[in-house]
Amino acid sequence: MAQDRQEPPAKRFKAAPPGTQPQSAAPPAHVQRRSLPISGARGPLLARLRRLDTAVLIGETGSGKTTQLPQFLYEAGIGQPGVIAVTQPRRVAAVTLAARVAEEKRTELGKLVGYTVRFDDCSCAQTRLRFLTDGMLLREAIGDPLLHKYSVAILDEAHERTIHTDVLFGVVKAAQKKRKERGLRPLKVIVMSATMDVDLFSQYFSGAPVIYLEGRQHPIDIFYTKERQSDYLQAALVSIFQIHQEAPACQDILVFLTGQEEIEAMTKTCRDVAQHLPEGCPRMTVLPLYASLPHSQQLRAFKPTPEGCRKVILSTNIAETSITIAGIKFVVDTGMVKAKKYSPDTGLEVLAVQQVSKAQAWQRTGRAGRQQSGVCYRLYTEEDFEKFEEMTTPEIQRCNLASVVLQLLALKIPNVLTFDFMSKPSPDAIQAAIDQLDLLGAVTQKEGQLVLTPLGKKMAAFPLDPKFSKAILVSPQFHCAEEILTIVSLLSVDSVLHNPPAQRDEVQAVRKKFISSEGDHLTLLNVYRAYKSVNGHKGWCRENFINGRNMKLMAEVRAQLRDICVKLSLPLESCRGDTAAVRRCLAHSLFMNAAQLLPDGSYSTVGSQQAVAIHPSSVLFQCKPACVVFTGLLRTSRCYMRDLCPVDAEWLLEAAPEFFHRKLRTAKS
DNA sequence: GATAATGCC
Repeated sequence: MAQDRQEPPAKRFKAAPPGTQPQSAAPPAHVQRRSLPISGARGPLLARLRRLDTAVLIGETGSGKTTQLPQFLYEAGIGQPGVIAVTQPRRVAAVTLAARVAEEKRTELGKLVGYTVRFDDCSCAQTRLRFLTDGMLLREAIGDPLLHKYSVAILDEAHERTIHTDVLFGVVKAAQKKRKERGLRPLKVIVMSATMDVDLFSQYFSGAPVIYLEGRQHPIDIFYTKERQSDYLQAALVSIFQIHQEAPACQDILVFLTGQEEIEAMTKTCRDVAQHLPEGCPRMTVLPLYASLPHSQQLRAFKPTPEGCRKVILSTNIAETSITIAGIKFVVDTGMVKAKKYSPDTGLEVLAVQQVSKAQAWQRTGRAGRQQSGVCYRLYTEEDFEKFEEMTTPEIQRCNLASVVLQLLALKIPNVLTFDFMSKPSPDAIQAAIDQLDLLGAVTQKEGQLVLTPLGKKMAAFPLDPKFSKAILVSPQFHCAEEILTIVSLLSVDSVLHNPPAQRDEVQAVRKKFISSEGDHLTLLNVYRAYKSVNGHKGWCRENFINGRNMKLMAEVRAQLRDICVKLSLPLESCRGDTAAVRRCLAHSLFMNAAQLLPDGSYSTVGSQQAVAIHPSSVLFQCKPACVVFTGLLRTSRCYMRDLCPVDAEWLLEAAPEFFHRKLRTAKS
C-alpha cells in the first residue's frame, strides 16, 4: 500500500487523563513536580486566576495542569475557605489523581486531598482538594444546586463532552450566577480542555479568557493513504504486516477498529498470518482489547513483550481515552468507530459504524507519541480527512434525555426546554424525554410549569434510567421488590454474561441451565441466584462464562439501590417462585417498550408501529411470544429488541390505559 | 433468521 509521507501536524495533541496508565519506576512525586512545564508559569497564572470568575485553561499532554493547578490554588489561598472540586469523566482518573496529589503534598489520602466516586468516598470534613467524577458532582448538585461547600469548580477533560460534563456546565454556570446575585461567596469556575472547542467554551462562559499552557509531546509522523481504501480491514492487515517487516521488534502497534466481533476476527487472521512469515521476521503477539473483555485478558495488553517479539493491540475506542498503553510506537487508524445515535421521533438508539471526527483522529494519533516519537498510519486519504467533522457530536445530542430531564427537574430548573446547554439538544429530543417521564407518572404541570410529581421525586433519588426507577417503585404492589432490585441492578451494569465468539457452542451448552422460558430478565435472575448460591466462586464464574467483575459491581449497585429503598420506606419482599409477579411488574414499567407478534410472524412495536425483531442474544430468539416488553431498541443490521419479557396484553392496558387507548386510536385513524 | 462503542450516578 503506497503512502505519502506528510509533515507532522502543526497542532499538538490532547493529553490523556493523567494517572490512568500503569505506573513505571519514577522519581519521588515531590522531586518530579518542579520539572513540569506548568511550574514556570505559576506566578502569572495565579495572578490571572485570582482576578477571574471563570477561565478556560488549555493544556497539552504532560502540562501537569490537573495535578498542579489545584495545588497552586490551594497554596495561594485562592478559594479559602471552601473546597476545590476537580471533576473527571472516569473513576480511575479521579482516584489515581487524588492519590498522586496527596503524595505530592505528602499527606495521607482522604485528609487534605481526597476523592469521591460512586461506592467509594475517600474524603472528610478537612478535605480541601477533592477529586470526583462529574456524575458524582451532578448528584451532589441535586441536594445542593448552589454547591455551597465549593469555592472552586475545575471541570477537567471538558473536551470529551460527556453527558455529565455538559449538564455540569449549565449547573455551575447557574450556581455561579445565583451566588453572585444573592451576595454569597463566589464560585470560581475553571474549564480545562485539550486544544479543541476553545471558542465554544469561552463563548458559553460569557467570553471567559482562554489561558494556554505549554505541554510536552513527542513528534509524530503522519501518513495518509494515496487512494481511498474500499476495505479498511484489509488495509489495516496490510499496514500491520508492512510495519512488522520493516520496524525493529521492540516497537509496538496499536490498531483502532470498531467492535468485538471485528477485533476477534482480525486477531485470528493476524495470528494465522504471523505463523507463516519469512525467516528472520520478529515474532508477533496479537492482543484484542475492548471493554467487555474480562479484566485478566485486558491486562495482557499492558504486559511488555519479551525481546524479539512485537505486540500488536487491536482495540476499540477504549484505547483512545480510557486505557493508555505504554510504549506504543505505531498507531494504525482505520478512521472508523462504532457509535450510538438517537432519534427522538422513533425512540430508537442506533449503533452504527461511522467515520471518526478530526478531533478523534488526532486523539488516536496522539497515542503514538507518549514516550517517544511515533508514527501514525491513517487508512484514509488526506482529502477525506479534511472532510471529516471537526468535533464529535456531544453525547447530549445523541442520547435519550429522560434521565437528564428528570435530573434537571430535580435541580428545580424552571424550564428544561430553555436550559442553558452549551450545545442544545433538539427540542424534539427534550420533548420526547418529557413525554416519556409523563407516561411514567414522574411529571405534571403546575401553574404552567413542568414539575416533578411525588413519584417523580422518588424516581430522581435513584441513580438509574427513569424506567428502571419506576420498576423499583411499583414493585411493592407486586410483592417482588427483591427480585426487581436484582434485575434492575443486572441491567444497569455491563453484561455479566461473557460471550467469547470463539467458544460459542460451549457457552450455549453451559448457559442452558439458567435459561427461563419467561425471558431474559428471569434468566438473569436465575444467573444471579446461582451465583449467590456458590458465593460468587471464581472458578464457577469461569466455567459458566460469567463476568465476575461485573457481578461484583452489580452487587454493589444492588446494595446502593436497596439502601435508597429503605430510606424511602419501600416494603422489600420476595415473590419467591411467583415469576408472573415479576413479569407483571416489568409490564408496568416497560410498557412504552412493548411489541406484538403479527400474523406474518414478525413483530411491531405497540406505539410507533415500528418493525422490530428479537435480538439473537435473547433467550427468546427462536420463540414467538404474542406480546413482549423489552429494555431497549438497538438498530444494527436490523432493529432489534434487547432483554425481552413475555407479558399479557391486558397487563399493558392495566399499566397505562390512556397511553394504549391513544395508541389504538392513532393506529385506527 | 443470525449478534451489543465508551463511561457514570
